[in-house]
Amino acid sequence: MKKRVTIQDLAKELNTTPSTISRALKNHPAISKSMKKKVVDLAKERNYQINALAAGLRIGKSKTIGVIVPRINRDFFSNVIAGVEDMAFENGYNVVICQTHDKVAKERQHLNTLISSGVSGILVSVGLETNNFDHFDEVKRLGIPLIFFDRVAEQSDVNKIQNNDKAGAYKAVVHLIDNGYKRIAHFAGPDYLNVYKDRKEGYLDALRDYNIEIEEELIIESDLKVESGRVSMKQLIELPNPPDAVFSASDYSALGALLYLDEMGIDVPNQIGVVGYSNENFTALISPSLTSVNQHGMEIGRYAAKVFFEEINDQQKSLIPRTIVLDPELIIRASSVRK
Amino acid sequence: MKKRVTIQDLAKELNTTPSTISRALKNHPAISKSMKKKVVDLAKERNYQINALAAGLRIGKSKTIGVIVPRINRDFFSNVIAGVEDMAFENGYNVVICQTHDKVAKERQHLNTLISSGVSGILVSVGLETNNFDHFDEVKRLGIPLIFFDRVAEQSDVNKIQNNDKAGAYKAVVHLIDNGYKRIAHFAGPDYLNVYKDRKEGYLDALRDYNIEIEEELIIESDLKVESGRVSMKQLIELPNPPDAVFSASDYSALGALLYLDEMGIDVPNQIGVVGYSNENFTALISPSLTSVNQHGMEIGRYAAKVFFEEINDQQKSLIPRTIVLDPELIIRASSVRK
DNA sequence: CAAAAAAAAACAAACGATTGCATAAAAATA
DNA sequence: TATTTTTATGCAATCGTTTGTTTTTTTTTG
Repeated sequence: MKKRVTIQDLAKELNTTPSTISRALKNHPAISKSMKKKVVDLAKERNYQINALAAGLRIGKSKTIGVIVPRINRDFFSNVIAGVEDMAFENGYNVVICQTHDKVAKERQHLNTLISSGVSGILVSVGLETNNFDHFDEVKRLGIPLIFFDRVAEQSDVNKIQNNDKAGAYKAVVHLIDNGYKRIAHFAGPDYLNVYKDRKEGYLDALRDYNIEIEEELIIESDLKVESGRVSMKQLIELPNPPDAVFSASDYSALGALLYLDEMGIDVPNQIGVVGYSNENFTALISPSLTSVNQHGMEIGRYAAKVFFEEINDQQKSLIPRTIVLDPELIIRASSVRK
Repeated sequence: MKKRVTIQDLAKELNTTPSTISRALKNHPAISKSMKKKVVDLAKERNYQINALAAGLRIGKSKTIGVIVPRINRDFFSNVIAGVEDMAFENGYNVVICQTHDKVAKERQHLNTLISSGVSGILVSVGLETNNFDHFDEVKRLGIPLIFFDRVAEQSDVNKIQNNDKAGAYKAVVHLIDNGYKRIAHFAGPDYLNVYKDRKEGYLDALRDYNIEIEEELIIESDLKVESGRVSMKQLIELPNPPDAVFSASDYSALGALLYLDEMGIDVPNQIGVVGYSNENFTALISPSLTSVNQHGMEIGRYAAKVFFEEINDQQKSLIPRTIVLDPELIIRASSVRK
């Protein structure tokens, strides 16, 4: 059990000073080629690892990006994280992943820890519970770049990377109409979350544009979990005049619908068409496979990281907060195309 | 944009010294009750956040546990992480999550970063590619507690938290036998990973114990992805004498098998029974639902963290490396019970 | 070849929290 | 009241890097 080798160990061994070692390792112009080579070689030989705590303390922050998401086991979020990791790696930064399980308290806690550990920036998708954004004030006050993605804060003076959920929903519903479905129901999420509000609006817009009557009884709000999808589907097919398609704001509730329809022996897509949202992995794996809306998680992550790097590279701090909106893509599968 | 408040700011304001502030905040016995109250109150008022970099540098490490997993979007791993997070939080530690995407290079990189950032311990499940464990030597040399879980290193002198994969596989196969299946195939993973080797052995043991002949042509090794499951299943049913059941070492390849069988119009479970492994979320959601083996990810995470805390609390460093083995549980669903 | 200019390396002071040791203040004892 | 003991606080060094400034060495130039 040996102590870790430091910059001073290397300095001693080469009869020079820590400052020279430090600069040599950073390829500083004031260091001669020959010295650089000696230093780099020795560092490799001794397996030198920079002490990030010391470096971070000195320069006031660490080369780290904090990412806060509701849960890491959703395909969308894990794709976002992968995107952030890519960009971070390219720029020599590390990523700290935090999950809140949709709890505000956890969100607060992670935020404090990230501040405390001197992250250079914070990317966050807020939890279902979060409807107050005071805890983000401290981050902004300290001048730490803050970027929201997907589920964003209702504040104007922050950077946001969003999906055009309205457009995604619109595409999905138009696709159903194009495939001959006439009465299209909607599984909606809580209205106070931007993503669900927008998806519902996209649905309504599509119906209006195609002169289809909007029927309130075909719009069911829930928590969009599998079980809710099942319950909602049951409710729908027991109507005197049931719908012939469902556009669900979540793949999970769409799955619930599929399971219920299967149990009832109702044929999907021929009797009822179903479209989900988020393009979770399982949508391609089930039978019938589920048409869904791909939100390009990876891209969102890359954009969020990109905005972060732009922020820190801007010396004048003159950047005004931006909102970037990405267009989602409809992935057509078996559940919505009549045979 | 204000500077963050430090311990010296607080000291100045209370006409005392940083050392007193530091001790007061840590509830050190040498500080008077009155002083503690003043300090704690002011710290709260000024929203003081400890500078983890400075503290970490001073004491030589940070109150952080690093967790390295192949991927965070697997239910098993995200459960493990949740378990670790629980225990860490209870003990005032933070968790840094790293994913390798099964690449050794990433494993190395994360390991270096964790060392560099002074984590107090490292919990790791190695990637599919990893068959050499040299990169962990440095961790041990530095005396950083290292705990392997699930996919563990073939070294004897490290802590390990494992599933009894052999027992899990045995249970699964016996369950198939009990349900009247006679010729049971196996989708195996690479032999150099302990988990897959053990699952195969459990399979073989069960066949032996029940006097069922082992047929090499019924054992197919692959990367256990969905597509491989499909291909392997095709291969099996094209045999002159195809099997009537499959025990897959992964839920994903089991799913591939189910999809192929569905396409072929072969009835599961009546014609062919299928059992998977890991109890991924989707196993309960597909039709027919997939019998699988639950590995208690949460518990594994908690145990791994527990072993870590025991390590750091042991002053004499007298602890000998331990191996903890948990018994997995068979979750019986539709895919393996004839109607 | 001496003086000036350029290049390379050394010096030293941070960054903020922690902690062993010294000291001051308060309390207890003689 | 003087002295010892206890309790509370202050002092100062330290962790390993970074970086502005100074010094030394080398190179260039008249």
